[in-house]
Amino acid sequence: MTATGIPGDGALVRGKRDPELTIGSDADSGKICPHNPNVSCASCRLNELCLPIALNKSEIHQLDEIVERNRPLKKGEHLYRQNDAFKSVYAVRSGSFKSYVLSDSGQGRVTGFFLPGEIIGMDGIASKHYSNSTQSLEHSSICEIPFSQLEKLSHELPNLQHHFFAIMGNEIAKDQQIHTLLSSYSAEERTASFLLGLSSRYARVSLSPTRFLLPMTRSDIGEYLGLTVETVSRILTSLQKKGFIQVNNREIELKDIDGLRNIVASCSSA
Amino acid sequence: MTATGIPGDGALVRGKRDPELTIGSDADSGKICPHNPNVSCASCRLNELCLPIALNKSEIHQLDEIVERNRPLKKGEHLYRQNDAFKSVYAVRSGSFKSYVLSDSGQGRVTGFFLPGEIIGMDGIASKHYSNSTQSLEHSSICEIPFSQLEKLSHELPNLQHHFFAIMGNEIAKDQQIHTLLSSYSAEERTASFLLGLSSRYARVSLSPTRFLLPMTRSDIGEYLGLTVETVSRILTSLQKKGFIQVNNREIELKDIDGLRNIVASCSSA
DNA sequence: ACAACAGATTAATCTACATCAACAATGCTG
DNA sequence: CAGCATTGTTGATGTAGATTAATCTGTTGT
Repeated sequence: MTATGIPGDGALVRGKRDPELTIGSDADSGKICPHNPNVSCASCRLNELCLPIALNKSEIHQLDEIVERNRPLKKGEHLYRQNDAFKSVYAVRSGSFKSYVLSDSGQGRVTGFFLPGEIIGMDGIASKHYSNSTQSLEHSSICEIPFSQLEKLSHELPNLQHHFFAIMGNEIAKDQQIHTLLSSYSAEERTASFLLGLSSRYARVSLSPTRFLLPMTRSDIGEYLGLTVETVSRILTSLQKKGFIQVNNREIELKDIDGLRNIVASCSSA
Repeated sequence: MTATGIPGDGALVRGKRDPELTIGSDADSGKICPHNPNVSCASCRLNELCLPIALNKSEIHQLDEIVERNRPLKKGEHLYRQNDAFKSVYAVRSGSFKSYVLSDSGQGRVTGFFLPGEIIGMDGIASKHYSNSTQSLEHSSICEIPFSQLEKLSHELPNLQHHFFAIMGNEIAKDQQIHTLLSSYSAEERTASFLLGLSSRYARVSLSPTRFLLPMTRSDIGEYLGLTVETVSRILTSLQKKGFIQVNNREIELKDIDGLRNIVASCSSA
């Protein structure tokens, strides 16, 4: 009764997926494989929103020189682990990642999710050690940018310095929004806000803002939002019953974005 | 029954305060007024932990050139308000500040506290607008660093660029710790962690890590930690009853730091 | 195709903290 | 220093979401 049939339903979930719903986690069409390690920044589809933004051609070329395009990571592989020596920041090229810390009990708390075009690892810059572990949520590929070289290049290219300050500033502003979210939003408000956040991040990489696959489990979402799995599940079902969204396992459709915005905006007003 | 008499009690609370407890909010001794706008970075008591760290003499001199030392702020004055155009970051010279955002209802949520030697305003770097309002909690003084000039100077001084990356990275790491705190700690764990955090920040500026005045209200603490005033008050009383701390209004004494650490460390283990 | 398992849902009960309410202490202000 | 506003404490009650537990669904490996 929860799972209402959507046309093309099964095909989306098993086997090869609707190409619009995922960022090429299976390179079924042999043409441009998004995991291809030989894409330069200049030709990368994400260069309008990743590090190269605001750089001119020759600058992008210099950046290209220091970027290491490693082999793709399988689902569940670690990019780095908590307390590893900090060496690089990473740009997601395809797929998705989660960062988490482990409590003494071994139970994890998720601190962030990363989608294509986003930068991972800046938490290690100050202490020279990563303060969390980061793991891929699906088959993913990554650009590694050794930080010492990024610093050196930033020194030579004011545009890059400016942009990297902006990227870090953005991370700080985003973290503070989450602080507010966690300290004052209800479970429903948190969940609505989370979905809207994903929506606009998917839109940024030219994917549908209203229809996407969640790369993470309910449990991941719960740990991230400070809720239990059960609550996340209940809230999703309830948002569906109210007609705001359509849920089918990992597949999400936002049917009333303004309605969701209202849920978030109404936080403790009155 | 809550307020146990501490020797020198009243004197601490009203009139001029124990010089060790506060960072010279009243320059009773005319010698070196901490609010004095004529202190250069080179002679500033905080230069080992503020922006000048890792700079050599001539570099500090160059930094000095761009720092604006404004008049001191009275208690409650705003440094900037949410949505103001971003122009500068600020270093706290004396006193303390809080950042907060307003919900639609007009009710605020505190996003951060700032003590001497700490940098304020980095949340505005990316969007070019401050994402929160920041207000002094007591008579305070500030160094204003126009960001465009800081960027230009960072470009010339690799040490400064490196250090500012580190300052921003530190802010990111700190914000993620708070994420974990808010998403999984109990009220008592949050409060203990908050007190320990203040303690080490006071230690950083050579003040007592075991005995200090809270510059903020219980309500500020509650908004910051995602708790109500009542809960904060109750937890403080209960920590006192258990012998971990001694509370007298804004005056706090940590009597069992290891005990407090245990409270925090024990988070959801077992 | 089937076993085995991780992930997701749903329901019943419990509890940490919020909410509501009254009051006490503190500190400004004229 | 009298009076009012702000801040802090304490107690009684309510509730959002945790906990516990059972069941269901989808995926993986053989």
